Amino acid sequence: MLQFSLKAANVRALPSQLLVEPAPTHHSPTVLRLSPRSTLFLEGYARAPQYRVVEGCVALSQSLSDGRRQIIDMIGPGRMVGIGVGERNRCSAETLSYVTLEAIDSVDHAELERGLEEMVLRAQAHATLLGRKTAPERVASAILDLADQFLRPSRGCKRNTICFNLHPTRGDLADWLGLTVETVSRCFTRIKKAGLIDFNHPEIVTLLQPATLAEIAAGSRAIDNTNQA
Amino acid sequence: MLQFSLKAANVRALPSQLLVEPAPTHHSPTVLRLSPRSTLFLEGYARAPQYRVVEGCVALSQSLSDGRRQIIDMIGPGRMVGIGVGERNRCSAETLSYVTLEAIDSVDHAELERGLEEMVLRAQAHATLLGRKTAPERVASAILDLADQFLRPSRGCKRNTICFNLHPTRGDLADWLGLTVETVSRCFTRIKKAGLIDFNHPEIVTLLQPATLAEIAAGSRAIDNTNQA
DNA sequence: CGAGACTTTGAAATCTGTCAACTGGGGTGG
DNA sequence: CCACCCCAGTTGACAGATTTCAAAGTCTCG
Repeated sequence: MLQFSLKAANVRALPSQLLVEPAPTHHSPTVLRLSPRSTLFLEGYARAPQYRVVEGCVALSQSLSDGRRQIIDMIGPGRMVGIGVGERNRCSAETLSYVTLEAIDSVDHAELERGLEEMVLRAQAHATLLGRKTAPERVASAILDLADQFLRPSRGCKRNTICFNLHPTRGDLADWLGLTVETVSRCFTRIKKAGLIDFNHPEIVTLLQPATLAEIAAGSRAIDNTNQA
Repeated sequence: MLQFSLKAANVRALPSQLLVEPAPTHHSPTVLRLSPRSTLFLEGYARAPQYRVVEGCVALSQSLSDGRRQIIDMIGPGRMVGIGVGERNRCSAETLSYVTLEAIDSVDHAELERGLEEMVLRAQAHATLLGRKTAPERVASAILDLADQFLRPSRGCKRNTICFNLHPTRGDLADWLGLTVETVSRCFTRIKKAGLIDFNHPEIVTLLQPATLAEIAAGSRAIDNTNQA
């Protein structure tokens, strides 16, 4: 759709943002800071450079010719981006929040293999989600996954509760979970009404009953709309 | 569901078959021959040994607690089994045909990484299939994938046509494609009636119009029931 | 205050799943 | 050798979950 020539450390944004400042150089590794909705690399283009996510959320996605989009993975702090994408990238990478990246120069075999194995395991678990879970189960799984990856920054709104920032929009979640925006929204309200999570602002979610949520995510329990517990 | 202790080179079958003969030793690598519906390793157990498929079809699958099953990947000749399964296997491996395996002793880094990347790429493509493709598109994709992996043995029933053995049953395909047996069957007959494939015995399929099938698989074209072309 | 993007909610449409019956081939046993 | 059984596959009718279409509400930002 757009002509693009991406080379290492030469990142461009798709919509209008292009925020690539080398950032204060404390030590050796090159650090990038990207604003939300920046494109790290595009499907079909020359192999992407490799980064490690320091902070924020990156989405990997594939698209069908008619525009249908599938988000393959959500990548949070600590994980690698740009591995397992094939020679000509088989997917695009887009930031869903302000993101801090660290360029990876030396690719340790052991580390690369761990990263690749993690990609495989996550992709396989996601395939099971997409192929066999119901909409509420998918949403419950997504909430727990994101909570796990993005817990740190804003945890503990109140004692005993887990509160975190949901970077992807409902639309992003839909593309990740193989659903539509409306279905995702409906599932969120159902889960909220069941007393399992809470949110006023749709991006800031509090986990009230993570254990029950996990049971639903695993398919071993249905949502009952009998609030409370 | 069953108590199992699988150790390297100690393979057991689930139903009743257990056919593990060391096979004629031409040279060094250990060769295994398994009958259909043998279990290579099970989800949740100690890390599986690694093999290369010489001939036949192996399915990797995950199961939800209530029995829902998702086949993650179909593995044919030349590919590796037992990589990217995590410490405690996150998936089971089952043979869908008579299978010849070659034990892998030396794990070359480059080779392992290629194998892992292939697993990632296939899993991601499959996630897009599961999340965003319609039933006919999924079945078309599956036929082409399997044709590509299993073409060799019985190719060329007639000149110009591609004919191959479809190892997975309709049920296996359903679990792979996130559908039901009935839907898979209906899609096969639709694709057959559209003149894109042919089969008398449900396991032996002839590709009549691979190009059209590819367009359908990619989502850039719908099935028209106006036979012929 | 208004524009636009995102979210939520409702009602109708549709694809796929569920249930059920029928078919055909392979294997077993008389 | 033939009858019978069993399982995979096919087909039809119906139900249900999710999508589609439509509209209103909310929040941010200029």
